[in-house]
Amino acid sequence: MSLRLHNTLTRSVEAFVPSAPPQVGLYCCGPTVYDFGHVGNFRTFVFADLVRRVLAFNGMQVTHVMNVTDVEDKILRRLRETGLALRAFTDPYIEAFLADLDVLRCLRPHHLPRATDHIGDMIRLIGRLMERGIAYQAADGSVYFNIERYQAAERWPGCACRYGQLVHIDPGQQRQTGRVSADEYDKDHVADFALWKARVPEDGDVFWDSPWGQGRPGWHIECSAMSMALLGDSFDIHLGGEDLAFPHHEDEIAQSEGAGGLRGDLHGRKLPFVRHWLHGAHLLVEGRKMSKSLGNYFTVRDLLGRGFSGREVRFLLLSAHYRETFNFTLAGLEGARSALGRLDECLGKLRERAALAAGPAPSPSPGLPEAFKEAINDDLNVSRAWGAVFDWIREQNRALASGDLTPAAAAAELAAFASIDAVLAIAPAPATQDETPAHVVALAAERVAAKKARDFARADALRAEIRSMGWVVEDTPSGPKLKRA
RNA sequence: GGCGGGGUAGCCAAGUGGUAAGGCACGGCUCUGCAAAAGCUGCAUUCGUCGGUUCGAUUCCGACCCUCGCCUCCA
Repeated sequence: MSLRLHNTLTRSVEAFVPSAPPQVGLYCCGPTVYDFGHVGNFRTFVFADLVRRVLAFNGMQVTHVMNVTDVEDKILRRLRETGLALRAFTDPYIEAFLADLDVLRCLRPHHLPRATDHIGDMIRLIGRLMERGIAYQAADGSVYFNIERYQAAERWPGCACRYGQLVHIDPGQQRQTGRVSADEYDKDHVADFALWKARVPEDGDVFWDSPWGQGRPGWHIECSAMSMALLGDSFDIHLGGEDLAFPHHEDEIAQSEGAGGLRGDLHGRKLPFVRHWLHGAHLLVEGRKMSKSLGNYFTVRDLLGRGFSGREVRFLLLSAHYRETFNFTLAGLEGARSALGRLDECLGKLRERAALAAGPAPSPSPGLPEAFKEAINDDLNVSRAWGAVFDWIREQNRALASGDLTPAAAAAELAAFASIDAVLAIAPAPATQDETPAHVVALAAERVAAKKARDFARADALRAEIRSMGWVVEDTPSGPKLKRA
């Protein structure tokens, strides 16, 4: 089955075909670096990593771009509180973010553009919108996007110029929420959004020069400018959390298509800004929306501090479909540990068996990869994909237990697993090969002697002692086996 | 009010117009001195409720109940 993905634009699962195969441009809205990311943020980033790996699994060459929002209200507030300069404050959080990505085995994006490195592109884009008359400078000096003018702009062939194409919203029918009425902006219409925010004293020394005076960019413009700068005016996939669909992504479309792209040739070529939109659902923690007051707010580091591994967190985050709200729990992490233990046990036994194989590396056994691909290509049905993996584990264990598995067959199965692990990235870490300490080995040998002498009390005491040192002894037909507890 | 997700065993979670994957937990058996690991095996007559269509619905349609999210800067 070829790859099919849900597209928010059409609200349906469609075949995904790159505009210029095998190249695929993938843009993912990244972190705002004012704090450590939480599991909810990382659900989306692991989802992005999965998409990227699945594209590659299907033979595509992906250019993965993830922006880093490093200028924004919360950041500016923290700068005032800490007295730090912008980069001095944001750099450590960017480092922390990358470290967390590594821990969760996410491949690093090929490009991680920072908003503050692309102010020029943003100004250029805003300039085009001004030229076209769908942006205006208000009395407060800020520049806003004029949704009404944009909607009326069908004079540009190829531009849908329809606000609300992503979330099916009628801009005139928006409810006046508390957040809106509290707005003190000088906009013509409440739905208009800021492209450029005029400098105010609270911004300190965070400002840039522009044709509209000193100030800083609005939030949405950075993603429009950076994605088009790195992937072209029209690209294949844009992805983010479901909350970003509106207004963030809707506004990105309006800005990008309204401007005709960063180069300005989008309309002439009748291309959309983004062909395929993907949105990941949020997660609940222990059945509730994550909040600091409920005590269910976890950063990746919090979970590591509780003794869980990034691998376990990754497994749990990848256990449910990306478009479903997922209930992330500590009990779920314990379950992930058990499930991964079974995988490790099976892979370990297969490796022992495969080590006896001679000759060249065999080609992968086809069963698992076929079942896996069938599932994962169906709009990333990870649940079904895991079903295939665990069915495979049972088959291998059965073959191993019956002694039917030849070393060559074991090697072929390991190769099969490796091929799908290019997507899952869940294999145990390449054995940190910490040799079993000599004194533990000595105790195990002593236990063998005690067993031979049928002194089982002594044997059990030795097992307990080994256990207290962090090792587990398992008796196998070929003698005792020592494993990390 | 508008738009959009959900409600499947103790928990997590797939799925289909033809009689319910997988994981965790739990029980039995085999193996073992005992364990561990592994294997075998048991574990939803039932898929929120009520109607309708159908030979047949958890799956399609309608109504209702419950729940969650978005509606201006939150992944």
